[in-house]
Amino acid sequence: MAEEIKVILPDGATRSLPAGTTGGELAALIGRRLGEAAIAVAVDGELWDLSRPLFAGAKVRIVTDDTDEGRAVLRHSTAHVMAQAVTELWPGARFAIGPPIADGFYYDFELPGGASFSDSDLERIEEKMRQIVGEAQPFVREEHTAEEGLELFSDQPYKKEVIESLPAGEQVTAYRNTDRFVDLCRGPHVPSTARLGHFKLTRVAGAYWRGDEKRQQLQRIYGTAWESVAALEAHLKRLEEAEARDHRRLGTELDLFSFPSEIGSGLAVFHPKGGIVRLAMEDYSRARHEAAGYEFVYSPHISKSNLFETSGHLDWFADGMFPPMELDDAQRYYLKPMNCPFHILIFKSRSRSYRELPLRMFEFGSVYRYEKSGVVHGLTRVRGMTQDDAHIFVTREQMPGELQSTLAFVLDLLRDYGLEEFYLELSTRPEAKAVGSEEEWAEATEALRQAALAMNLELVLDEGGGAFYGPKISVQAKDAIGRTWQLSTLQLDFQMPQRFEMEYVGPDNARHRPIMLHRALFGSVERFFGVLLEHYAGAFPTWLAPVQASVLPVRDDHAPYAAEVSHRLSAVGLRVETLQATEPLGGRIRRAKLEKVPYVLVVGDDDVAAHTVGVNARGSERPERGVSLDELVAHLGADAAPPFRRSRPTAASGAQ
RNA sequence: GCCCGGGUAGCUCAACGGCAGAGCGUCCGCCUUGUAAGCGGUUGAUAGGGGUUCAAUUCCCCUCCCGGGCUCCA
Repeated sequence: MAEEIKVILPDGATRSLPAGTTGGELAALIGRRLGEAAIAVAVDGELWDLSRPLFAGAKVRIVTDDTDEGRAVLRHSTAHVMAQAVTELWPGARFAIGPPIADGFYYDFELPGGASFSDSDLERIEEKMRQIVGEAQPFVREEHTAEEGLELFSDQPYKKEVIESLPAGEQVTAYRNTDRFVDLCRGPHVPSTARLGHFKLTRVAGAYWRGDEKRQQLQRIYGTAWESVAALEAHLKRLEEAEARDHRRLGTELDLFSFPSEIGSGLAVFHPKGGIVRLAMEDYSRARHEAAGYEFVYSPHISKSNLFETSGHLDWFADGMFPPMELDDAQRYYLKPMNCPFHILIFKSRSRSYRELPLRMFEFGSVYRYEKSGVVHGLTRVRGMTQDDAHIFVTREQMPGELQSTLAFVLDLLRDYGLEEFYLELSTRPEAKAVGSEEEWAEATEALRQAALAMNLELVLDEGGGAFYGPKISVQAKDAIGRTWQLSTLQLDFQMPQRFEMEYVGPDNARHRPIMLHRALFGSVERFFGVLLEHYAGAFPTWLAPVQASVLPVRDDHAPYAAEVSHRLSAVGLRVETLQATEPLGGRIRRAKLEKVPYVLVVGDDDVAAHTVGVNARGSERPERGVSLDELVAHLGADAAPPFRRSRPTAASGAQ
């Protein structure tokens, strides 16, 4: 009789097995299908290869290939196969790291003679990979001492560096695929390359060794890999969908905005259709801010250098600023990267009483930032943008309440723009560098935490992630296809009030320093515009849509009635266009639909006679004939109203 | 900034180193139309600069602009 061991399964049951039984064998014993789907085994929470023998008392969980954990294993193994393919195609290639990432994997290489990959190489590499998969090479785990590892990878400097960075005395592991390829790796891996095959190499890129731009730049290849053809295809489909709602593409298709190269990188112009959307966005924001007790200020785009010396921007933000303009008297002027110093000067324009606080100054402020040329991206990363910026000056006692009401206001407003799902991130004191006392930080961080908790949302801690001048909360929003965007930030600032020696007179008739809160909801109007455009895939809700209704007379002689319909709708505030009968109805409907107009209204003989309209609403299956004009005007008038007039009788319940 | 790829008409895309083309759009006619493409015509482009060549959209260099990426750490 062979010796027996007992292992514990996830449901708490124990199972007796012959000593030496591996995770893979256990999976097959539990069930044939589980045995086939198994890709690794979690032993006491640690992922193991299926081929490793289990030990007595182990808590064992079989990991299948259709889970995130399982896919990470097969992606990691696919990365090894890619590395083998590359080393066979480019003898002497050095390889660095090749981890699984969300939806795929990458591997970094340094090719002999400083060569680099081009897109056309991907096909060759894929072909080689398929060959390796076809060979059903086993992944064999080996354990070595660090010294043996250094010897084994003597011609692989990146691997050696990894080994040298490990704690002294630690064992290293390697995985061998036949005698042609061995890679330093923690594992685990699939038992054989035959388990792989549903992959696609997606792009080549440069990447710095260990992400450090001072170090060697390597050649990175990204790929994706899945447990089945169906899963791979579903993934590629999702990518297509995301591409179809890319705001840069929709911006061109819907004639909303563009980036004329004559102007410069990262500098957008909004066309009339985009302009009206933006106007609607901004008007609503203004109305809500006004109702919430904000005051409106305006400030110029440029300033003498001394302002940014006082604010500290030239010390810690100079890299993000455009170079200065030199004037005749050797005075230097800068484009402003932030609005705060200007608002502070408004605060300081006269003495302030505690009775004026909280003082909330709002501005759609244009700022300019010198983003590195490689990072500008559509509307989401630009060099010139408009922040929906406000600075709130409060007493220390007012801070907790103001934070909470501001956060409530922010979330309420974002919901009005149609975003539904959020989580919050709290960034705390960076240990290395921070101004202000420990007590100040603790108090402010706690106030932020309490405000966040009051929102009943998931709160993620970003330990040490705050700026040196204060902690912050950022609002992360999920869009219609599940992507998260960092939007609003609420930032406390201990630095500026000090640097500018801001003061107010308290009830004790003594001078006190106010606390300053920076906050933006959209982040920038441009970026938020892009986020909403992607969120709605171009189909803005009626109140934001550039054209809210298109009126289509069937024949020329219906034009007078079409004009009446148009006038009635305009009178209740709708943006209406009329497509005259210069081409057949089908073509005009198609054009209006492609422009994602919420209501396409067709009027013909029946409608003229009965004072009705044919309504083809966006998203509905069938058009509705014979809707009375009065009814239509009432319905569309309500649908086109901004959210707070519609659903919020106590409009601005936000900040008190 | 750095690596890879790219820039042809308003848009989407063609064109061995040898006359730069199509569809959509624009504009003009005709058609007079009931729920996602009527017909005909018209207009319109090689990002900018330099080089190689008898000849450059095509090959080389520079500038500008765009796209992907630049630690989810063996």
